[in-house]
Amino acid sequence: MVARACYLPAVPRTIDRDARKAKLAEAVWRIIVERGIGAVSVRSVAEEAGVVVGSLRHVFPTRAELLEFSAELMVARATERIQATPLPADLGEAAFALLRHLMPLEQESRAEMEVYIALLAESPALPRLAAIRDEANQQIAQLCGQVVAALIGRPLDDERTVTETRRLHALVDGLALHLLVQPADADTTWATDLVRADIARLIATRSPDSQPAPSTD
Amino acid sequence: MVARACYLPAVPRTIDRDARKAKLAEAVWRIIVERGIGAVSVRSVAEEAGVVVGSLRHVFPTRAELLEFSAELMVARATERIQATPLPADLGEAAFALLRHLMPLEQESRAEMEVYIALLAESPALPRLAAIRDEANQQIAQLCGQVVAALIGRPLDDERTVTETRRLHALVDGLALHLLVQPADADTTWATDLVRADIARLIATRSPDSQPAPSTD
DNA sequence: CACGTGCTAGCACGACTGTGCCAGCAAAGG
DNA sequence: CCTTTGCTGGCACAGTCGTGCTAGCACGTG
Repeated sequence: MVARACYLPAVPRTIDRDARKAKLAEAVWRIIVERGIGAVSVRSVAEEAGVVVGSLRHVFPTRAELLEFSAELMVARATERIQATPLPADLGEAAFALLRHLMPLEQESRAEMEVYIALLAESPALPRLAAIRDEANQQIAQLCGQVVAALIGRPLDDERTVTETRRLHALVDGLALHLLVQPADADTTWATDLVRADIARLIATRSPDSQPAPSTD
Repeated sequence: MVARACYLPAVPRTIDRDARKAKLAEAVWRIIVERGIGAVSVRSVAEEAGVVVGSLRHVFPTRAELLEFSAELMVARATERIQATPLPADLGEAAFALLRHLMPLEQESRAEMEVYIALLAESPALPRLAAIRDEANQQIAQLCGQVVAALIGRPLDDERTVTETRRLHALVDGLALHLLVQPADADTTWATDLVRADIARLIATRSPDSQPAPSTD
């Protein structure tokens, strides 16, 4: 992951490699969103990022590495955005604050979702992408699990927690899909209302004698 | 659509155009499933279908037409399979019999789902695909609507019907997504159980004075 | 200053792409 | 029989693809 600091001895290193990689990954995202995964080539990405192909290939020697890093960075960005969510004191509001990040409600998360779909579509060709997809999926499932456990006041490994987690995860991902295929500027309250309703339903079935702490970070 | 019978006068017409088109579309599906949308080219499809490029292009002059027809046929196949579903007398069982076709539980519906994802990923490049995607989506939404209306015994335009339809649609599509990203031979009962549970929940809230007829065809 | 290295810019190659075009074939109509 | 027509098989072209390779530039370090 890091392996950068051990290079200190004597090197020019003018540019910030990580910033460059991020810039290229973002160019990949833009092309996926605007022109589809089929339009992603080393040349189109280099042009979109404003660098020449040689520079791109200095950082990503092969196209596969470029795509894999782009997918990984997308997952990382989403993860850190969720972890940085300020949690309201109210349990239901805290749950919603977390879950709303799993749906394409803003332009940024819309792009992430679109990249995720492209990742699905290309995973037969680039098997590494399947692993990244699974990792992203598992992280979302874990988040849903913690939210559900906190809402219904039962442990993570409780049978009902597991079932409700799967249901909530499916609901959120299904809504995400439907939000993605509607115009970006269309109304989204119908989806957020459904999530809020499900949160309320889960709270309503809360075990009376349960630990009050959410502990969903 | 048809415009075939008006050709009677005098033509050889040795092959069945529609069968040929279907064979090519199925080749497209296989390549999407096995190698990803990026591997779909006129040459790869022709080889997969066992014809030469010239023959493919005699039926589909351009690659876009090939992809659009493949997507349309996928939607049509799914639609006719659902319409051909025998409906059990029991309301809940009938609902499940319909809804199970919306999830990739068998190899065939798995392929359809995979094609649908590829369709999503490529729709920025081929705008016609976006229309097909919307049409498929609307058909599924309609089916969910009829199922929900029958289950809760309220009219289609009832407010609660609309809300529950959206929820059921999201649940089913989310489960479909999760079933797709798990191995084809993995257990699927967890997903079908969730659908059955939701059907039971909807029936439980059924209005007491409602028309008993499902009328979901 | 000169040296070494990170980086850029670009050429070159072979493979592959979609599509235009045409020669040849088999079969149905006259 | 011959002609017409649907279809096959394939060549060709221009463009794009990923990637190997190299010459030159800019800059941190000695």
